[in-house]
Amino acid sequence: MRYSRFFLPTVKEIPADAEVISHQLMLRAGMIRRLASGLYTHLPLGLRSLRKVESIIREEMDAAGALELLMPMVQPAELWQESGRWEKYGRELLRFTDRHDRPFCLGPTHEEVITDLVRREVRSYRDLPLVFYQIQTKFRDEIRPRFGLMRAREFLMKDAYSFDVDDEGLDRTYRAMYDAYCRIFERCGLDYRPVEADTGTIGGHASHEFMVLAETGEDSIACCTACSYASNVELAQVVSSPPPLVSPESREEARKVSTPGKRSIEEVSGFLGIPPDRIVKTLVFATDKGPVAALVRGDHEINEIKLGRFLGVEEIRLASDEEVRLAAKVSPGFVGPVGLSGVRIVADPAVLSMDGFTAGAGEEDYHIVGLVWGRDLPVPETADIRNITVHDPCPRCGGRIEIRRGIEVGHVFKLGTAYSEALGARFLDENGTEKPIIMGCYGIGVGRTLAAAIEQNHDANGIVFPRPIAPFDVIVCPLKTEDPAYIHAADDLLHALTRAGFQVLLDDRDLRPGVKFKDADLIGVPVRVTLGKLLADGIVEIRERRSGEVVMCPMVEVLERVSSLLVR
RNA sequence: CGGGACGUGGCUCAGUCUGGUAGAGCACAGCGUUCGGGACGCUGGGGUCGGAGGUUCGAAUCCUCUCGUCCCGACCA
Repeated sequence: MRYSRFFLPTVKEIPADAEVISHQLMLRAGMIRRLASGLYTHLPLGLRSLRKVESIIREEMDAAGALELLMPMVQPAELWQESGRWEKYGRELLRFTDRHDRPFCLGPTHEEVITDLVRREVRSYRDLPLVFYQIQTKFRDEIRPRFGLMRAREFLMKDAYSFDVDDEGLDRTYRAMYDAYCRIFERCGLDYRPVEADTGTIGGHASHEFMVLAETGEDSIACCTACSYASNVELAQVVSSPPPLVSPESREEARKVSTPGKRSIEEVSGFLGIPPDRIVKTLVFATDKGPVAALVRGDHEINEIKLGRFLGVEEIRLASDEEVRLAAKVSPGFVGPVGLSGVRIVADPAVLSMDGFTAGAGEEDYHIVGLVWGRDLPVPETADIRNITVHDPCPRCGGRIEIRRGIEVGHVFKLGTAYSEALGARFLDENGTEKPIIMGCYGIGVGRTLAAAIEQNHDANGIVFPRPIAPFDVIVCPLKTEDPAYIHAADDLLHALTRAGFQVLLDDRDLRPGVKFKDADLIGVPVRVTLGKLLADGIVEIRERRSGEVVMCPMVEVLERVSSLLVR
């Protein structure tokens, strides 16, 4: 490809609207352009990389026995009504009607469509197992699209769905997909971790998220430093807290203290000179089973998902100020476990080992210090309802936990029979018994994977693409374009390298060397071949983008040198 | 949806407080000099100042409404 015949609008300045580095670089390198919030055009350069990620995914899915198909993006409402998600999915589902006023939506995912297909076509256990996948545009009307391709509204996704006769079959398929995902992300040059994930409201049996480790990630992951345990913080179990303290020697009387206007743990801690881990944080939640007060230590974070699951409620959210006043008869900030009647109280185990603690008094502008469980107030029921911290042990091996940020690029999920039962996708087993098909689903954000790869592979000058997803393998830069000798030599290189199977960009623009170098670095092509002053002696320069290492090389050896750089 | 900020040539922004002829740098076109890490000089083209309404002799600037964008939060199989 000749640069002059290509379309590559690079930008020197950092776009003002781009927050994260991958977004900035994709804009600067001329890979993407924004059309509207969360909507991006993939320019030729970006598309080349995107297609490479796609190809890697396709190869590994095919190798794992999955079959590619392509489903419509527009889906009829009735399918979603059948699965119950027309009501449940919320406003992320973009709904509209056609000219006949029939309701449709843009597909954010395809469980309904694929299950509909399978229920029509599959009758017998002989037809199973099956894994279908597609690489297709999805639309989710995100509340807040951000970070370019990282969280777009319209985005390219590989989604796969598996159909098995029993749980053992699902386990095998799940494992095969899991392994394929590992190969895919390795080939994309990513530093990633498969982590245990929340199974969400679908209530499946198992789920893993594939997280690319990056500071800009939107998720927190708890990783063990000793074993291979890694889990989404949302899910990570907090196994042990120190046992409840029994009868310490000196116990002061609990007493009420004035704390005017001090609502947050931080304010109360600072005002009373009591560390946060001696204060109990009381948060009121509104649920479909009424208000619930949750107690955690002041330095801990409550985990709504865990709380909701423990309570067995469908809906849970932090209560509004109004709801708090109604339930606790005091405004938020002064709610405490004392004298809280008619409200279910759930405490984190760590709270029970606190002795002589401070909490809201249940009275405007007052807290109580020196509280003792069993003496001043009854011992509440306990459950693991908080987020894991670096001070907690690994739930698997007891090792030290660290919290890291991650970008979720893939998700594998054992669905079970939720959709096959709702939509009636059944088969007859070898005994002639009718059973629901056991399903799994498996997603990869293609654009997000590309963005994550850039997030992990860049330097001050731009992108440093791993070869498998680089838009070109080699960029050839003749520094004098008015000199026929340079042009001919560059052309020869272009053809020789192309014939050898490399994808080559020839920078034939009549520009100063500095400009060409900057652009070459920015777009991240792994190898640059420069034709400069020594060309007359048959010598060119070969430079590796990642290391910056430069070797001078006779023309005849270029192919060999370039190959060795790209293959390793 | 709550809080905050911002919309001025293609891009990054100044000008807005204190109303008075729309600016700079980059980019773009032409000419010349340059030519191994985003060169320099001269010349030139390009903007209904997001939109609508209002105040005023006069609005990018003040007021009201509206649309859009970004950030924080809430939300998120």
